[in-house]
Amino acid sequence: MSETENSTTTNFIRQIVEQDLKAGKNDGHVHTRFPPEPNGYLHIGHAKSIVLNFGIAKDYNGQCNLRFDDTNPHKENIEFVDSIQQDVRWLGYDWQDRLFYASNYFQQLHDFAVELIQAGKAYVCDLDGEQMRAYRGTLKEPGQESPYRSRSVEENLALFARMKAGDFADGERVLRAKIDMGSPNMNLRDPTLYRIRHGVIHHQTGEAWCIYPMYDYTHPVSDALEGITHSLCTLEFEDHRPLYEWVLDNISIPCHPQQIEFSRLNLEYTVLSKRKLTQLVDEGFVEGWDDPRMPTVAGMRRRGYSAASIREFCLRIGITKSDGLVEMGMLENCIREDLDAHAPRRMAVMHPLKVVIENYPQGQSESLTAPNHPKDEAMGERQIDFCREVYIDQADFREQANKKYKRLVTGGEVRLRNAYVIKCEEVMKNNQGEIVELRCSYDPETLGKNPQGRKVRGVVHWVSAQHGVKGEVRLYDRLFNQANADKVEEGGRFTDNLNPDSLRTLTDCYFEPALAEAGVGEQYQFEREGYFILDSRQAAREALVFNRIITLRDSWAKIDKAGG
RNA sequence: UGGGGCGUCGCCAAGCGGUAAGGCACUGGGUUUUGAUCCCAGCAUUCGUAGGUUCGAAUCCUGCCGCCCCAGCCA
Repeated sequence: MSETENSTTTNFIRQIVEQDLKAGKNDGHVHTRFPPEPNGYLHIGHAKSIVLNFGIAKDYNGQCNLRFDDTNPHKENIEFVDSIQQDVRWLGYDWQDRLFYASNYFQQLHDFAVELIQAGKAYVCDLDGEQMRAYRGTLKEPGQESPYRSRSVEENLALFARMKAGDFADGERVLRAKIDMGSPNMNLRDPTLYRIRHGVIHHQTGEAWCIYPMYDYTHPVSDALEGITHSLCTLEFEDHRPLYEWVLDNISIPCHPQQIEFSRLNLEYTVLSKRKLTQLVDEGFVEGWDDPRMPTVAGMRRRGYSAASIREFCLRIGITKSDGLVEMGMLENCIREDLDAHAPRRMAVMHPLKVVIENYPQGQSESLTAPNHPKDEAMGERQIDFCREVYIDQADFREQANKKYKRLVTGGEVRLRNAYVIKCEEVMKNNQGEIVELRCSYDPETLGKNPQGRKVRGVVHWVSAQHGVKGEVRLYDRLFNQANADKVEEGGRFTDNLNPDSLRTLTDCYFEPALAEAGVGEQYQFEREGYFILDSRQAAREALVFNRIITLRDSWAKIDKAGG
């Protein structure tokens, strides 16, 4: 993390932390935590939370724990536990020896529950799910008290022990907090604290428990047990805060963390809910959690986004309580900024058009030197082979065009990037009238210098037909067609918004020889095309497969579209 | 009037009673062997809205409008 990240970042949460520090609260300590449930892969919304939590710990000399909120074994598994750790590390953060699981606290959670029962603040309820819903009331009407609410402490203790011992089936009993069925806050209408789950093997505790604590009960206790000072979560938990407080106020625990909520990230043209991402994976709309089109950390890594640019993005969007929809352009700018500075330049032709340079001797070739970066000399240079036959991109030739078209036209000149100026002498077509080859001449006096007395229209990239390496390129585009991908028509599904062209594969591409040695994780700029990275899943194969990370900014596209 | 939140430029976001930061996007112009990068310039007389308090209001008060969240034995 040596890059200069926005150090002036401030937000309302940091202000609270600073005030607390100034007031000497928590003995001057700051301790945060990132608490994912291992029921899916991390996405860029989690990255926002990670950057916030670990960033605050780092900037205020504090600590940040990684804690798995693993209270619902039904949806969780070890693959997710592993991927989350890998992704947090990849993003550049270190929890040192502070890796925890809510399940580490199952015994203590149980003991505190017994405390609540003894204090008459929790009871075992026999209502089933449907009945419970009916008793809960509605948003505008108060609920009714459960007929089991007034059980004696002794009976509750005995029943809870039997729940734990496995005497009851799933759903048969539940432990509830005794708070207020008439509360306007639904979360306070005697929320469930424990439920029964048989027949699932918890990835950490195996079959040791058949009762599992709910999030609302587990979270405050876990935070307090770990000495968390500031418990940061997203806005939808705002209504849960009174319950968070209630739990800590009613058990014998000295620590009392402060819960602070911020708005979750919404990004244009993608979805950021684990439920929907899971559907995309399970229903085969994408290759997997690490599909380069996914907004997951694993997907973005495979796509070629750097950890630094994702961090930068998270800092730029800020932390507030107002919900918004962030433009893709914001992310894309962060990606490009990083890539422009660090990616070595190369040449690749994706829609090849053969060019024969008639005045270049048959059988001859020469090695040209090209810088790896136009501004950063320290990045060195590489050799490129030039010969009589080269490929240029089909988009870089038009039989005729107006003055705005700065590429090759019949009878016109153009510079081959890092090489000579060529002139189009003749256009060869097949029986269908399609252009199949260009006959050109080159000016041997134009290597490293401009021709005298005439102006060359533009510069075009190329690859030697003899020396170039053939391979595949995968062009990725936005996953959804709608900026607000969550928004669906009546009766529709969010997958209706999927972009059918989010992946296009080009198999007839030519890469300059240096790219044959490309390694996993190395990002390149294919000049005039965009940024690319070797696909990490294809790397072991013979064929070269490059993923397009992102295009270059393209002001020509606008001009061309407007009619030149 | 169920409860809880949020409304500052197209997007994100500073601002915390003293007269609207910054970034992204966009629009001009310059440099350029990438139509990239870089550089320079422009881009909110106004802060959802209507009143009120004040010498002074995006900031304080009141009403109204709009949007988001909550009725899992999910997190």
